[in-house]
Amino acid sequence: MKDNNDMPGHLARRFQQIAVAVFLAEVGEAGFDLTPVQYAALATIKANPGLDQVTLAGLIAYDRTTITGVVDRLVQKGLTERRASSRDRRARELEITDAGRRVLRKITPAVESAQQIMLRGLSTKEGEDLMRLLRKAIAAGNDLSRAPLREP
Amino acid sequence: MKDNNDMPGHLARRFQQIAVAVFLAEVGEAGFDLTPVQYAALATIKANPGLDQVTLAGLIAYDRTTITGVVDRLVQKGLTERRASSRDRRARELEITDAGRRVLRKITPAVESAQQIMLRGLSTKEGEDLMRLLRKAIAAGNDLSRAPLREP
DNA sequence: TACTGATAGTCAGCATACTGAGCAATATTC
DNA sequence: GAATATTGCTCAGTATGCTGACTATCAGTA
Repeated sequence: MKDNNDMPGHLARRFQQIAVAVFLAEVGEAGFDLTPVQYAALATIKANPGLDQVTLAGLIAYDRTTITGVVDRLVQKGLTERRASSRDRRARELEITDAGRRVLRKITPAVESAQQIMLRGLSTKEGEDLMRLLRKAIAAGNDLSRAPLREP
Repeated sequence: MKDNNDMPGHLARRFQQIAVAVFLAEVGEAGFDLTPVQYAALATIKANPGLDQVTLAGLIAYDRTTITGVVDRLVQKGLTERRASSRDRRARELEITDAGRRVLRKITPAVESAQQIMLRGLSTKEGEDLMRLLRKAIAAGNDLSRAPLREP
């Protein structure tokens, strides 16, 4: 039988599992309570003030039904504001709060440290190769998931 | 700000997301209703008859609290039998059923096709490189998650 | 043998992620 | 302008995946 270690799907799952654990450990040690998903959403809201939820989901490739809960929790933590759009009453405009900006600024070292730790078994070149190959595979498979990346 | 595409954690999430979607699509088209997680568990039970849940979890790097539900569903679908161990009354011995064996046999082409599709943007060599780098990064980070791989 | 520690499994609770359905509002077409 | 299609969002349901707590059992030792 084919070994798990020859299955890219299994390797993907394992690497992601480790990536999340490392992120939570580093961020937790720095004294913050933010998941990788919440971090990406918050950073994207900061970079695109006033964007709506569907756009946010497209920019980070989250499912639109997932983003609802993520934003809920960011709002609950006081890091994001969600208000009805004036131009389109279906849409919710998202805005980062001052508290959100503070968290984002203070959390950055932990996030960057996490990205290094999850590659710690690889040389610099190997790490770059891995990211390049992942980007390439992801680009080719982008439309295969329900939540593809959508360029602005 | 650092782009998401420079974050191995984000790339890991995206690749896994696509891998799961491809797996479910291929397996679903073949007429089966089995998740990647359930597939790996079932294949591992078949290869290690009579193993207990903790051992199973270690072989595929699942958390022991996750494996409970996965085995529940395999039992519910009639693909696995779970019975108390005679030597250790805490443990549950797992056994694949004939139906499980049949499903595993028939599902293999779809699973292998899925593994190819999720690498379709890469050349053969690139695919091998990606898997090698993932294996290396995973090996170095194995103990960083709550559910590390445990060799038998 | 009684005590202590470790282990196997489960459970409650929370956070992703998806499917499929539905509602409200906007856009398009006739 | 009315009918139709599309879009933004939410919800119910299911499946991972984790934390932390708990029970039952086993193993080792005083």
